[in-house]
Amino acid sequence: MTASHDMLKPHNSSADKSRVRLWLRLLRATRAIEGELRERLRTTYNVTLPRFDVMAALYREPEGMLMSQLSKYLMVSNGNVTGLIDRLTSDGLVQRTLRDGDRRTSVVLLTKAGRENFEQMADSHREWVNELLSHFSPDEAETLAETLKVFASDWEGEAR
Amino acid sequence: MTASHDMLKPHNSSADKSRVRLWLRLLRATRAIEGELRERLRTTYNVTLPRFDVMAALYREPEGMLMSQLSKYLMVSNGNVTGLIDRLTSDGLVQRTLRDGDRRTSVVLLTKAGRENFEQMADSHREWVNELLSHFSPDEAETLAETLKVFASDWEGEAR
DNA sequence: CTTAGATATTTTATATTTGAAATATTTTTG
DNA sequence: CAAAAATATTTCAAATATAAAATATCTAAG
Repeated sequence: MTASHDMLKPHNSSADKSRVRLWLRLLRATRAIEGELRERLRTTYNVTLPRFDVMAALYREPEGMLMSQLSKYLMVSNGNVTGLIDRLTSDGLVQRTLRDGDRRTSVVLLTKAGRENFEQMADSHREWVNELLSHFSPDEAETLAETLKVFASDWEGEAR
Repeated sequence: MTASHDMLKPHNSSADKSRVRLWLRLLRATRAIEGELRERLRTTYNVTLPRFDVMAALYREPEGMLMSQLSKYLMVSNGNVTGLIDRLTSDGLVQRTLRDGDRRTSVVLLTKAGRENFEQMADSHREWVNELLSHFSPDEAETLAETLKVFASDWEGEAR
């Protein structure tokens, strides 16, 4: 299934290594930033990163999202989303509604409290990301984002 | 602490957006690749991604690592490492030793079985990463890795 | 209509993860 | 030395996460 066969060359390890190195850097950079954002969200707003992610996803969709859409968009399992929404619901930040003719599905959306709560956090979040990525100029950021778009969308779910 | 003050401009949102967009792309790309690797490690070798990460870290250090070094290198909490090492130990892939004069510390290293196990997986892992990042030429990968190195190292622990 | 299959979500069992507190040990200070 | 501070790890409770199984509902074929 791979793009290259190894009949002529048993190992093309020089090419191999650069992509592996890129992957490790990508992973470490992302983890470092994610950890810093997690910490700041916790100390400043007493919210976990997964909760913030869910609220961010829902904020973009005023009509709400299906559980399965959330799961695909956030790239986490169905069961995970169930638990997160359960807890967010019991905190009054999110609600399930049964607007469809389809009783299997439930549309999830932010409550008024949830929207207001998220809007506060979103401002800080934007500032933090700008601070943490300040090594990139806006132009560099655009370029790099465009580069990453290409290959990320290969596995991404449509999410809407 | 931030590089810019907002006395003249209350919001510099155009610059803001490009970095946030970059962050979201970075996050989604990483999650997509991570998810694919997780899936392949599970179906092919019946191993979880966190376990693979621990073994990869230990493989690079034949002398072994302290729990705290592992924790810093992998950017996860101490308690997390304890649990992972507990389970890897009971599977015979890892062992704790008390080589120091310091009885607080325990040096963790791969067993023979652990090394052999990891070597098998590492080959596949390298191929998978190359496949998943095949959109990048080796040169592009080098360049991008260098770019990411700069800002990741701001928060990275030294790890050795 | 009725059953087989498809779809959406929840439940379950287990593993991972965090952050705080507890424990154990070493180092430093008076 | 003895007490205090620092360091390294484990324990603990709660939240997050996965994958598989169970449940509920819808759709389609006959």
